[in-house]
Amino acid sequence: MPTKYPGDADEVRALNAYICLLRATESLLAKSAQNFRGSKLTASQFAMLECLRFQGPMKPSQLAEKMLKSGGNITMVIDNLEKRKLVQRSPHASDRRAIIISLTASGNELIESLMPPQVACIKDQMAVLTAEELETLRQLTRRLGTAQ
Amino acid sequence: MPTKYPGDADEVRALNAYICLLRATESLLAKSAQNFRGSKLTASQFAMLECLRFQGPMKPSQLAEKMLKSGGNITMVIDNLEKRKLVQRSPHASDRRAIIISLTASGNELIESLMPPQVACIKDQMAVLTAEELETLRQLTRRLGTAQ
DNA sequence: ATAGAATAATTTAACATTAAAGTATCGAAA
DNA sequence: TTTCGATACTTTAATGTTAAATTATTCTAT
Repeated sequence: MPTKYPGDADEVRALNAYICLLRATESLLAKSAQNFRGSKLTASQFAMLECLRFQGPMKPSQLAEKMLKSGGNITMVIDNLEKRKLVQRSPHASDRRAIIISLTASGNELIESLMPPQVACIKDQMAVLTAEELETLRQLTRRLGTAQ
Repeated sequence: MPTKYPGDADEVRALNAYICLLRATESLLAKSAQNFRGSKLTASQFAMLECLRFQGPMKPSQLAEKMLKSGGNITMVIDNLEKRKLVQRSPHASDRRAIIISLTASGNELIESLMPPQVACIKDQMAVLTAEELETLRQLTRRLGTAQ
C-alpha cells in the first residue's frame, strides 16, 4: 500500500480509494473473526460450514468454486472439519469420482449457534454508515467486484 | 457469505453491502496479483518490497506493524526474500536485539520496475467508477476501516 | 548494581494456500 | 468397445499465517 506515489490526479484518486477499500475489508474481517475464534474455527472452516448451512450438501469442487479457493485447499479444510466430526464425506449417488460433503448434526448445531452473533457483528460494524450510504456502498462495490 | 439470511431490513442492508465489499476486494487483489506473479513474488513479498521502497529501511517489528502481520510471519518473508538477495539484514546501530531490513540494489530495481504496471492496473480497475464515485467510496470505506 | 519486566527477533506446531502431479472415473468418438 | 480427453478428488512441495514458547537484550524500579 503506497502512501505516497507520485502520479496524476486520476492515479491518486484510484489509489486512495483502493487503499481505504482494502483497509476497511481487513478491519471488518479481523473483527468478525473474533466471533468464531472461540470455537477454534479458522476463517476457511467457518466459511465452509456457513456455505453448507445455507446452500446444502455439495461436492468439494462446488465448495471450491463458491469459496474461491483451490481444490487442494478444500480437501484439507474438509479433512480438518471431518476430524472434528463437523462435516462428513458421502459417496455420490451416480458418479464414483465425486463425493458429497454435508454437515453433521453437531456441525449444523455449531454453525446455527454462530450465525446470529456473526450477523449482529457485521450489522454493528456497518452501522457507522446510514441506510442510504450502505446502499451506495453496495452499488459501488458491486460494480468493482464484477469488473474484469 | 450468506446469500439468504432471514433478518430485518437493517441486517439485510448491512449484509448485502458487506458481501459486495468483500467480493470487490477479492476481485481487485486477484487482478493486481497478476502483475508480480511473473516475477515469482507472493503478495506478502511484494508488499514488503513496496513498504521498504516507500518508507525506507526498518526493523522487522515495524514491517509487521505496517503490514498487519505477525512477527513470526515477517521473519519467514524476510528469509525468502533474502535467499533471492532482494533484501538484506543489517545490525541495528544502537540496539543489539534489533536488526534493520533494507532493499538490495536488485531488490530496489525489481520493485521500481513493478510499481508502474501495478499502479496502472489499479487505476484501470477503479476506472469503472467516476472521479466523484471514487471519492465517495474513499470516504465511506475510510469510516468503516477505522470503525472499532 | 541488580532483579525483574518489557522488547526484538526467532523457532515451532498446526493449519491455510496454491500449483503441479497423480489416481480414478466418466463420457464421447472412432 | 476401446481409446482418449475431460473431470473429480487427493497428494506433494513450497510458502504463508498465527499463536505460543524461546533466546537475547534493554529498560526500569528498587
